[in-house]
Amino acid sequence: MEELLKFAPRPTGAGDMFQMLRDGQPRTRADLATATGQARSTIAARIDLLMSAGLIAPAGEATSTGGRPPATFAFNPRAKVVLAVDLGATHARIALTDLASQVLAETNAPLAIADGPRAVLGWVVENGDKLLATAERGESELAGVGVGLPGPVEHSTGHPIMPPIMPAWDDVDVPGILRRHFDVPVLVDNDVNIMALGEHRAAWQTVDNLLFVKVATGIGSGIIADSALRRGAQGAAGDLGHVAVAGAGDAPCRCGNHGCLEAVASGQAVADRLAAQGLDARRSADVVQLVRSGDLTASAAVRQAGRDIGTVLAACVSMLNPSVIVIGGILAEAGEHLIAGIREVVYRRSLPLATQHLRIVTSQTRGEAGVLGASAMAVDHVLSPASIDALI
Amino acid sequence: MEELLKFAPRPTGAGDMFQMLRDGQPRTRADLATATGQARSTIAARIDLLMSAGLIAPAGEATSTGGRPPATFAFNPRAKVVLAVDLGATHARIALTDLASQVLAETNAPLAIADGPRAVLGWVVENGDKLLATAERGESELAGVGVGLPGPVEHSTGHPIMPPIMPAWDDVDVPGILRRHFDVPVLVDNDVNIMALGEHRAAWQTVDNLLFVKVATGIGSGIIADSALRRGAQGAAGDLGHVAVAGAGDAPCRCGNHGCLEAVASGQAVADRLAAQGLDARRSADVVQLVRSGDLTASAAVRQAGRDIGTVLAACVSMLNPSVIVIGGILAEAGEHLIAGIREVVYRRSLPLATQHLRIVTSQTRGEAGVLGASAMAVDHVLSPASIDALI
DNA sequence: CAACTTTTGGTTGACCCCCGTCAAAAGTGC
DNA sequence: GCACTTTTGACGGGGGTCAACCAAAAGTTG
Repeated sequence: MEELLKFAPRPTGAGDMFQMLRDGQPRTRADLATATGQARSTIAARIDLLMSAGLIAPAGEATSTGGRPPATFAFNPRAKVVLAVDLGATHARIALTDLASQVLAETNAPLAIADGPRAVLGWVVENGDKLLATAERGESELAGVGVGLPGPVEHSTGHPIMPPIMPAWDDVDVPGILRRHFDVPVLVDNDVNIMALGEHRAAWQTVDNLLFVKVATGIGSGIIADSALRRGAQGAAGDLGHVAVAGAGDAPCRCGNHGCLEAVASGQAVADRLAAQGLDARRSADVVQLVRSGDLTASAAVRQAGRDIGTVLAACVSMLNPSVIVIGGILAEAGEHLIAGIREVVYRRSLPLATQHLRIVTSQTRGEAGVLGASAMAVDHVLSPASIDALI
Repeated sequence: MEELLKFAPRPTGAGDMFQMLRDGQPRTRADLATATGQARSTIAARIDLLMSAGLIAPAGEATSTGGRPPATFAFNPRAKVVLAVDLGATHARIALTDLASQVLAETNAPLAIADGPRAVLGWVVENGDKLLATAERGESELAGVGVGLPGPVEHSTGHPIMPPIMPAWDDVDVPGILRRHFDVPVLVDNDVNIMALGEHRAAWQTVDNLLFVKVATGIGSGIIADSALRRGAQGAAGDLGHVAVAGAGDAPCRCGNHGCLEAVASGQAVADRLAAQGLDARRSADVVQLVRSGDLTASAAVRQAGRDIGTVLAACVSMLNPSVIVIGGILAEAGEHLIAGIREVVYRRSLPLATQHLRIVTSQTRGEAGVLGASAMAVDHVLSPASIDALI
């Protein structure tokens, strides 16, 4: 089958070559020529173009292999900046990052999403400007904005659709509003989706199939299949929270159904159960506190939540066959109890072919998955081959 | 965000233009020029190229809009043929189709996959040649071969991996073997995956997210997300059969676990249950027969199987958020009982956002989804932009 | 029915991009 | 210091694309 593809004369712009350099590693002209199949002279021209745009920079000379040592070039992530916004139900985080998603400045504050688009996006604009100022970057250096919202979002338009916990945001033109102030591309997605993206970009770039599970007040997941986020028909894919759990009672859920995973194993559900046993646990954070202080009842409850989540994840493993499952959200910070419960069930319930190379790990981004993902989403758009070619 | 993309100078080959014509509709040169943004002279040159390759043909004149009536051109599916092979556990089907997946000649016969690659692929070669002869097509007209196998397949290499019901096929180089005789690209995939592809191409081309579920002796599914098959890390995605069913007992399953969907709701499981009640049902086909003959016990059992499948599908709807679920396999041919049971549970268990536009339908390909998908898989490869450009 | 309008179809020359080649530059090894 | 290796930038040729022009075909209008 490859004989047909061997010499396909498909012209590639400078943007395609640039993608190879996105990883930050320095490369010589010869490296790029052999990798892209194009002539060295063509590569040289593209290098000049990208250099003058500031997107790449000389990275010294490589060691000689007997002749003149080649000059190397590497991606210059400091050429531009993007704003990464992670809006939760009651908390907002906004970061200014470079094009490698390195955080340059950051703010976070309690902020109720229920205050509505006007107030919240106003806060975003205000603090975005502040971050640009503290990082001493002009508005002309801003290349894009990425936003995560706690509800379903139609990614192509950036409009939330029927979001349960933020009804005032239904069908609001978030990109349009933000573009009134920041005249750059604005990308919007579900908060769990951007966390999946962040974790993937930050720690699992070489893995093509990843499932990110957030266990906090609620439970949700983001699906990366064949290296891209999969959002489903209405942007509602990955909704783990309202899957029924086999053999875990039928606790009523806020969605109106019974026996949903979220009603059984979310941080809130665990807290409620512990509170009923007389412990001082009102929210997810209290559960984490109790576990960390060595409370055995709390540890056992978290482990049981892990088992319940594992029951649902076992089904997801069979369906999606990921290489990695990343467990994030506040409840994942309560030691190894949650993930132990998850592993226990998943490895028992799933078929060998699906589990033999499956890793189940905790988030490695320490709560920054959201902003990292929002940043990555914006950067991906801004540095896409088409955008680069248009930018010259 | 579109301002950056507006005039992206991304050169496109003849193959890209050709993709627009794949739908079979006739188009004028002007249509193609405005659609691709290229000059009419460029389009004219490409038309000539594709015409001389036989891939497109004149399709008469369109009606004049006041001036000279334009000539139209349309995809010529008869330019080449592909072999589509659908191998089941005990049955094989092989078809010769044109580039629009129209069947030109077809053979099917009982054939045990367990006889091993040598015997089975020998049969494929032999009957492939026969079909070419009956359709009066030379070997030079064969453009590709698509094969579906009843087990997990690493699609990139075409090698089955750890297939439970065909152990002799593990890591066999199926494309290599077939290419020894047919010197054309050979694409291989799981049988349920190609059924999903076939159903998508034949009936749901405009839908981006589709889940195809096969209910026969076993239960499996194929996932189409963002318009492409998603196979997971080991090609094992879509394995519905061994998901645990909430609240449906814990019947032992051949996979070694308990309570798997396949052990509860597959055609075999239903047959076994009916047999235990004294009915003459040894295989899935017998169940269908009983239902068609009006047996109420059998109907009820099929409907209950539908409910059990629905329980698992509800979770899949939450995770994948498809627009369409297609139910295929022999048990779907037993009237509306199966799908009624499925609908009953899915629409009750899933969230409104995911179900408001969800359609659950039976297969519209009358058992031909497999060969149609195998054909589509091969055609997609052969007519990809890169392949077309290479072919000139 | 003839002239005009409209639209398509084909051709040509200019331009741009990409590729090969070549000589100069910069190091290495003897 | 010299021969050899490798990289680098420059130059000319070739292929493809575009814009423009002209011719042809059909419909419109008087």
